Amino acid sequence: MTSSPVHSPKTSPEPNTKSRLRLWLRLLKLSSGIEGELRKRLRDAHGTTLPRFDVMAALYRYPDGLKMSDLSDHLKVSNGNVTGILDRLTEEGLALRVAIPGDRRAHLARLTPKGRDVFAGLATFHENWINDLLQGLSTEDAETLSALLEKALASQERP
Amino acid sequence: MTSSPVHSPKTSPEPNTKSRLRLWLRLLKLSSGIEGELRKRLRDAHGTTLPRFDVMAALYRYPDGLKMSDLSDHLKVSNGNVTGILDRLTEEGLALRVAIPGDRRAHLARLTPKGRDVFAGLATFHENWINDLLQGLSTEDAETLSALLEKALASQERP
DNA sequence: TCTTAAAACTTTAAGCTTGAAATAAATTGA
DNA sequence: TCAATTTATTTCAAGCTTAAAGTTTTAAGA
Repeated sequence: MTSSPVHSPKTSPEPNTKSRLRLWLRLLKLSSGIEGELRKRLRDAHGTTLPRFDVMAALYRYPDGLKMSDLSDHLKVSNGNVTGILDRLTEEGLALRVAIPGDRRAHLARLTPKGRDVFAGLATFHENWINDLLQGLSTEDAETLSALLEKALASQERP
Repeated sequence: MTSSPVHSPKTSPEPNTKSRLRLWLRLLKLSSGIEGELRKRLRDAHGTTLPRFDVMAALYRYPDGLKMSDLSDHLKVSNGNVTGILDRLTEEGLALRVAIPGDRRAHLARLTPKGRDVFAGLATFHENWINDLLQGLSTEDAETLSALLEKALASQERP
């Protein structure tokens, strides 16, 4: 006999629910804590924002550029959103839009050389910040946690 | 001899960094995935938003009301932010500001009876949604994950 | 008392975010 | 060909978010 309910749990509001809710609250607290700290550091020490960093990160991985729609798919944000962020990066001389020969509707978004330099610098800071902020976990803990998150994600992706 | 670096790791960029970075990316993906789904459901099925839900949740726990500043402390958002959200909840008849006898600067934010009803309904949906979205994890997995997150949070809170 | 400082909020400016509407270009099919 | 549809993107309105500036009220100190 196990400690979990064996008979129909209809009569009690399954305790699973509460334990998953608590899990969610912790997950949210940790990730928004880290996210807030990243925003703060990007702003205070580098005069930029997390959305700009995210767009630059995506473009950095595709040196030949990405169509606006691919960029928004990649980042899971709306089309209109990326338009605005790229406009601002462009004003700052960090990105630009390149025409596509065969198709006058679309453009490729791309980092400028300056954009690539700036991002490379930011990325190093970013990586160290994350490492800092997760120092509370041993490498082994980090691996365990990572694996469990992956498990949760897997079920997430095909509902 | 262990598998971890014993001598000075100066020469190689410690692999910890990479494993914690991967952890962070998964953490972020899972929590923003769930958060996005919650936003969508609150919007589509109940015509409300996550920030409104969060404010109502805080007020629900304090039936006598909360000062605006306590509310923003509680939610870890700025003062001005809460002002706007409470204004909208007030327009909808879900919340109100109550004068404090001794102090004409401050107000207590409070849910109206209608606000309490509405939130009670939302809370039930919310709890079930979370349970749904984390079905990929067994109760045991959820407990393990929860414990590891707590560990990470503990080191977070006193840097 | 009465000036100064602190506390509690609100307002503002700038940016992020979304979904919906609008625009423009390419493709399809009669 | 050319009308209708699809694709790619931008624009727009509304709301969220912050930091900084502004307002009003209270508290403290000379």
